[in-house]
Amino acid sequence: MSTSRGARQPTIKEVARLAGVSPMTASRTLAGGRNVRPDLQERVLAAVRELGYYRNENARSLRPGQPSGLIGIAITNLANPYYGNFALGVEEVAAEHGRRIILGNTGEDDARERQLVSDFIGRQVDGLILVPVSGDAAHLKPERLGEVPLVLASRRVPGLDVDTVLLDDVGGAYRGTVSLLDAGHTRIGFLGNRSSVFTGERRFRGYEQAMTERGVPVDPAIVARDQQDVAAASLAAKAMLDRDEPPTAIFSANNRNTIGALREIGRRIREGRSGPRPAIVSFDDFELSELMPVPVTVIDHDARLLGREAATLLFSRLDEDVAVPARTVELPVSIEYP
Amino acid sequence: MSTSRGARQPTIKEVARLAGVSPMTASRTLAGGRNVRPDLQERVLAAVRELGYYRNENARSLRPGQPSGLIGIAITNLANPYYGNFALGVEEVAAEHGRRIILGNTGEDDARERQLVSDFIGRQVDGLILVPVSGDAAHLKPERLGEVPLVLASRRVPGLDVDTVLLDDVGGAYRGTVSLLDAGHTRIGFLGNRSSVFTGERRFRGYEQAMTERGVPVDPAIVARDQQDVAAASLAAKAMLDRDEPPTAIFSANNRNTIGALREIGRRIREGRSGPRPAIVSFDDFELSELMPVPVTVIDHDARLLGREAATLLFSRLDEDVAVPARTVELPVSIEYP
DNA sequence: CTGTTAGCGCATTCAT
DNA sequence: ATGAATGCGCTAACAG
Repeated sequence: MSTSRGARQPTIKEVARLAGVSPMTASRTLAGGRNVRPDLQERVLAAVRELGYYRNENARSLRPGQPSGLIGIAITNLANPYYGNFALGVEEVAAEHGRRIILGNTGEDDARERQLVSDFIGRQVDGLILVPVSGDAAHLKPERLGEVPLVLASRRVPGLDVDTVLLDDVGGAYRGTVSLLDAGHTRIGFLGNRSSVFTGERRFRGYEQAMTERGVPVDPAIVARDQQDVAAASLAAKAMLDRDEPPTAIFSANNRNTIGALREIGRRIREGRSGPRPAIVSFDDFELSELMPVPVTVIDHDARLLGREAATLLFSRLDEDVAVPARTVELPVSIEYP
Repeated sequence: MSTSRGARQPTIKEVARLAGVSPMTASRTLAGGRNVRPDLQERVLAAVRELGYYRNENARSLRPGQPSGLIGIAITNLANPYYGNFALGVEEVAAEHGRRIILGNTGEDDARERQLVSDFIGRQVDGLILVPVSGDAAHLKPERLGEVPLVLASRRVPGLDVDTVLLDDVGGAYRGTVSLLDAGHTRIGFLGNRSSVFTGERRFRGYEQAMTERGVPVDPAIVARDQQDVAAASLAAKAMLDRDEPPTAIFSANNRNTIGALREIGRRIREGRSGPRPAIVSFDDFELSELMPVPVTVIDHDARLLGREAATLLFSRLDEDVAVPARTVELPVSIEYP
C-alpha cells in the first residue's frame, strides 16, 4: 500500500536517471527533441510514461522571459450566465493560443478586485482581462502592472487608457427605447444598475436621449437604478407597477433586471390581477424570451464574442506588436423584436 | 518615456535593497512579520509600495511542500449556466480558503480533459475538481495524479474510487416521472443525454423505473437520448411531436433539452398549430420556468451548492485528515410543481 | 531579531 | 549531440 497522498511528483532529474541520460537531454526531448538522438528520446519518453512525469510549469516560468501561459480573468458575477459565456469566449481563444485561464469573481467588490489582480500578477500571468468594478484605477495603472497587458471588457475605468472592448450601450439603449416610443408608449419605466456602473450609466443615457428627443419627460418615479440582482429588480418592478400611474412599458438595462421584472409581471398575471401588462425592452438576451406572456424586445449581443474579442485584443498585444496605442472595440448590438 | 511594456517586475531583493535590509527580512515581513522589528517592517512595506512589488507565487511554490494555492477545475460546458454556477460555488469556497481557481472547459472531449489535467498538475495545483467526460479513467488514477486530490462532480468514472458529489438523479427522475403518471399521462416522451453520460444513464433509469412500475410501456419511438445542445433538442422534440401518436408529456433530463423542447413547443403555439401541448418535467431548473405556456415541473437542484460541496470535500482532504476512504455525497433534489 | 547559505525544477549558456 | 555549470525568486534551516 502506498502512502495516503501518493508519491511526490517526479522531477526531470528522476526521468533522466531512469532513462540513463543527463537532465538536459531529458529537458531537450520534452522541448521538442531538437538535437537529441532518436533512441535517447525514446528512452526519455518511456521514462516519462513510466514515472508519470509532468513538467513543472511553475519552475519553468521562473526563468525570466518565460511566459507562465496563464491569463488572469476577473469578472463581476459568474452566476450571471452572461459572464459565464464571456469567460467561455476568453477560454476558447486562450486555449487556441495554448494558454490557460485563471478565473476570479469580484462580486462587484473593489477590494476583491484589487486582491485578485495582485494575486494574478503574483502568479506571473501573461495577461489580464477584467470586467472592472470601476471605482478608482490606481491598482490597474501600467506602472503597477509592470509588463502585464490589461484588457478591459464591458466597462471602462476613468483615467485608464488601455485596450477595451465595449458594447454599443448608448446606441442599443437608444434604439430599444425608440422602438417603445414608436409603438406609442409614452410612460416608459427604467430598471438598471446604479450610475457608478459604467454600463448602467451608458444605457441610461441612451434611454434618456431617446425620451428627450421625442419630448417625453423622464419621470424619476418610474426610474429605478440600483438593482444588482433578480430579487431587487422584482421589488423595483413591483413598486413601479403598484403606482397610480404605472408604466405601460419598461426598459430594462440588463439581464438580471429583466428576469426580475418578468418574474413580477408573471406573478401578477397568475394572480389574475387586471393591472397593466407592460411591454419590455431588455438589454441582454435571455433564453426563451420568445415565450414570455408580454412582448419582449431584446437588445441582443454575444457575450461569448465579447470574451473572444477581449482575448484577441490581448493576444495581439502579447504575440504581435506591443507598441500600438490603446484600442477600443465597440461591438454592435442587434435589436430583436418580439 | 519607459519601454512600451513597462518595467520587469521587481523582486524581493530589490525591495530589500531599497529598504536597506536583507532579503530574508523582507520575506519575513511579507510572511506576516514574525520576529521582525516594527521599524524594519515599516521600511520594507514602504519599499513594497514604492516599487509596486508583488511576491512571485510561482517561485514561492517551487519549494517542496509549499502549496501553489491553485485549484484546477475542468467542466464540460461553461456556456451552460448550470456549470457557470457550479464554478461559482467552487470559486467561493476556494476563495474562503485563500485559493484561486484555474478553469478549463472540456466540451465533453476526452482528449481535452486529459490535456487539461496534465496542465493543471504541471502547474502544481493543490487539488482538482472535475466534471468528468467519463470514458476511461487512466489519466485520473491516483498513481498518475501523485499527491493531488481529485473530486468528481455530477458524474462518476467507472473504476475510479475517489471523492464524488452527485445528485439524486435516479430518485429525482423517478419522482418527476411519477408526477406525470399521477396526472394521468401515459404517453411520456424522454429527452436526454446519450447513455454513456453518467447522468444521462441515471436519469433515464429513474424514468424507466417509474414507467415500468406503473405498467406503462416505454416506447422507443418517443425516447431521444442523444442531444447535447439546444438545437439538437429542438429537433428531437419536433420529431416526437410530429408523430402520429405524439407524447402528451415530456420528461427532459437536463436544462439544454428542456430549453430546446420548449422552444419547439413555443414555435408551434405561435404558429397557431392545434396539436398537443405537452406538459414538461425538467431535470434542472431554469429561469422563468413559471412563465412557460405549458406546465413545467422542475426537478430543482442548486449547481452552486454542488460546487460548494465538491470544494468542501476537496478542502477537507487538503486541510484535514487525508487518510479517510473515498466519500460520495449525493445531494437531494426538490420537485417544484407548476 | 537578523543575515547567510542552500536548494526547490528547469532551461540557457557555454563547454565538450 | 550531449553534459556541466549557473541562476531565475523565494524561503527553510542554520548561524550569529
